[in-house]
Amino acid sequence: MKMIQVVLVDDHSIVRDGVRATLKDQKNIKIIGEASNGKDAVKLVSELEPDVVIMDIAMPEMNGIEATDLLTKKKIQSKVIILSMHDNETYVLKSVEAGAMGYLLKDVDKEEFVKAINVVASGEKYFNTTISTLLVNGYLNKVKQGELKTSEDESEGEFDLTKRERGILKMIVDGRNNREIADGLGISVRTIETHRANIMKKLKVKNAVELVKVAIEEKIV
Amino acid sequence: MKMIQVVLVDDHSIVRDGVRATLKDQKNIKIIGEASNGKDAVKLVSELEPDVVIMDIAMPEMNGIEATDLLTKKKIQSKVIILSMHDNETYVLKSVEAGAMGYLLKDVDKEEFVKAINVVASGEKYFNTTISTLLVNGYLNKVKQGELKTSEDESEGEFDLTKRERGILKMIVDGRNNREIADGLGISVRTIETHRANIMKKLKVKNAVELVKVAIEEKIV
DNA sequence: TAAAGAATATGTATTAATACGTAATTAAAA
DNA sequence: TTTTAATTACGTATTAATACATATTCTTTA
Repeated sequence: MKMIQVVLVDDHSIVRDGVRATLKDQKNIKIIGEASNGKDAVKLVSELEPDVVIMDIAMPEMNGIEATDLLTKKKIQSKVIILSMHDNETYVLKSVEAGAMGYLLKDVDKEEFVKAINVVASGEKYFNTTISTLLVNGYLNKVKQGELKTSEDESEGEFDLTKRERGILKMIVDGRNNREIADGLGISVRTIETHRANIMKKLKVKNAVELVKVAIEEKIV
Repeated sequence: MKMIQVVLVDDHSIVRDGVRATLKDQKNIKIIGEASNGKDAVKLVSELEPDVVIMDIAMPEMNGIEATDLLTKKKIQSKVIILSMHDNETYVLKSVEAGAMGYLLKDVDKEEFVKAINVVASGEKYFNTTISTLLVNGYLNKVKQGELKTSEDESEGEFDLTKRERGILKMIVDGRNNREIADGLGISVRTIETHRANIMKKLKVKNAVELVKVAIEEKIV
């Protein structure tokens, strides 16, 4: 069984002590170096090229996500597992964007920690079930807000426009002038102007530019 | 230890047999009913109100996501775990939106299956690490596409507009007429008209409506 | 320093758009 | 069937916008 070389990056020595204690009796995992900020981590990892880097996020000089990003950009082959107390979706997603292969919370149990290191060292991503719940809940929050927004947009989008008005507004937004719209509908240009004036009054705008912007923003058309 | 009552929903009896065999020696889990399509599932679950529903997605009459959605809407307290062969992000997200509390793939091992049922029965969501990776990869794909789109937008947004032209375009998009723009800049209305004509020529539009739309769509302003 | 690009401005002409107001006809709702 | 809402249209008046063209001055670049 191949020895997995690990570099440990955290600004709190207590955490580093804890991780060291956790891994000390793993036959195939060896901590070969430590750093306490992102900047030193990049330097150290570039030199040592460990298999796995255990990286905290919140650190002085350069945070763990930035350090991960830099390592990714320098094409260092070491695989980063973020070990963080930050349990929110944004940190997870930013980390994976930066190139992290795993994300664990600091309350992870020893067994899963070891498993994560082994999985990631083998080239697979590892995110435990807590992370799934984070991502799913984050998504549901977005949908909820999206739904609220959608309903608001729809109710605000009404604006008391008649069916005809709505149709004419659509053609205006298409970039057609009054002449073109009238010809298309087989009615008088004067009628189009009237509708146009009525629409602008209802939407409380003073010219075509504002009209188009409101129509698009409020999803009227 | 409370007995967890489970209803099993899958159109393939082989799968139902498999699940039954898997759970048969669990002291605290009991299958109290089975259905082979979404419609029957909703009816059965509404009557029996099990703690947990193991639900497939692809089924005749009504699929598992729709059935889950219906159960959620009827405020049935049973918690749904989706057991599916579909390993893509969309199904996961649609399931959780519909109210599912867990999502497992059909290759899940017995131990984890039992764990998921227990976790979900206790009111927590359960998604294993494979689902996490799915969600993360799905996000990365979106970012990748988003990045490509962004660069295209930015390069197309140039359009050879001078600094002055860009500033005037911004004010046009703000909804200000030529008079207002001229007064604000302390120059002639005739100059604004000239700039305006030049901008429209460069952007290949024929009126203000198209101008605004292009400016917004191409993120010029 | 010369050349090129950007900014400013004007002339001539046309019409499209906006504002304010009134009214008849048709369609939908009560 | 009556009432209400929507659609269609016009009169009067003003000006804002668009099109096409030319030219000077100022700023930046080579």
